Amino acid sequence: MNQQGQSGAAIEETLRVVGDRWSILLVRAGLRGIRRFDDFCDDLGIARPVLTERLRRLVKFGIFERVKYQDKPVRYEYRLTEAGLALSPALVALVRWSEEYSQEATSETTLVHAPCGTELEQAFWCRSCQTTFGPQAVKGVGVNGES
Amino acid sequence: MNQQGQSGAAIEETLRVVGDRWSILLVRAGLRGIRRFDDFCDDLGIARPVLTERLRRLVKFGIFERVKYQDKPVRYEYRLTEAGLALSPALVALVRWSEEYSQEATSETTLVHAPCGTELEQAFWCRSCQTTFGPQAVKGVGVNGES
DNA sequence: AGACTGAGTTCGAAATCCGAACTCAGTAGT
DNA sequence: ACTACTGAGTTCGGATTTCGAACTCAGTCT
Repeated sequence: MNQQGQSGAAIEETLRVVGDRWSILLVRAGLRGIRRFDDFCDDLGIARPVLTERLRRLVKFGIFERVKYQDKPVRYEYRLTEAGLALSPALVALVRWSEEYSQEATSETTLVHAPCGTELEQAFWCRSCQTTFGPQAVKGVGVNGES
Repeated sequence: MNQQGQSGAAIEETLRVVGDRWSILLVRAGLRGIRRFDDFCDDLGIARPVLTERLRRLVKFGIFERVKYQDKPVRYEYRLTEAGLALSPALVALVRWSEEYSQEATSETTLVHAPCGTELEQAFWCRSCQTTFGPQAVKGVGVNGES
């Protein structure tokens, strides 16, 4: 479907999983502690059939897991896996971006450092320079950026 | 459309802009130096009408800008704005995630620290603790996580 | 004139999305 | 035993979005 050569196949595939309007929101809801079908539904306002399909896909790709939490009427809930949790950097980056560049910034401290409760800061870390830095210093490889 | 209270309105709006299968890919292509309509088209394999609509929206939200680069036959190209560039942390986070959790990881070093050329590391930085840490130590606020 | 380039538009067919109503198993109340 | 309720879905028809392929339109090249 595309001729990107070798690089970037992975992110393409990833975006085919989480690159729709709902999946990231579902992960965020998961981080906020939501687990039950109806709660996802009410919280996000997503249509039920879409939620069904989306959760199934996220489970299939190991981002959520479907866990039985009750037997009498057998009932399942959805929990973030380790892989799902690992999406939080991307989420934080998006939240940060929203807060900085969106007009409706309602900055509410969505995510914090668990040990101390302080709001997150995000940065890049360069192993060889031993420094953190912002997105300005990032570039693609093999690309000579000019104007 | 949803009852999320106050928090998270911003990211919702953001995802309505970049939360589809193509927008992030377009930003990535932009970072890789792609600027022309046909090049986006060939590179991503996106359908032309969709590309038209998507670019228009990204321009409208200040992520790309439409720049005339030639007069004779008047011709435009699309460049990332500062806001667009600022999406790179999210992008890097996704690339990192892809590389770690996707089966088809073709790890090719997509983004580097401009000054030194070293591959990016990503982390959170906690102002009060003065430490960097990974996603395991992140939690949502107002959520008492248990099993 | 005829072929080519680059940025789009137009088209009809196919896939997705939506809200609303329904299912199905078990529980609680009367 | 009858009714109402809960929670996790499924089924429905209609609206929206996506797709590939072909077309437009201005200007250039040969």
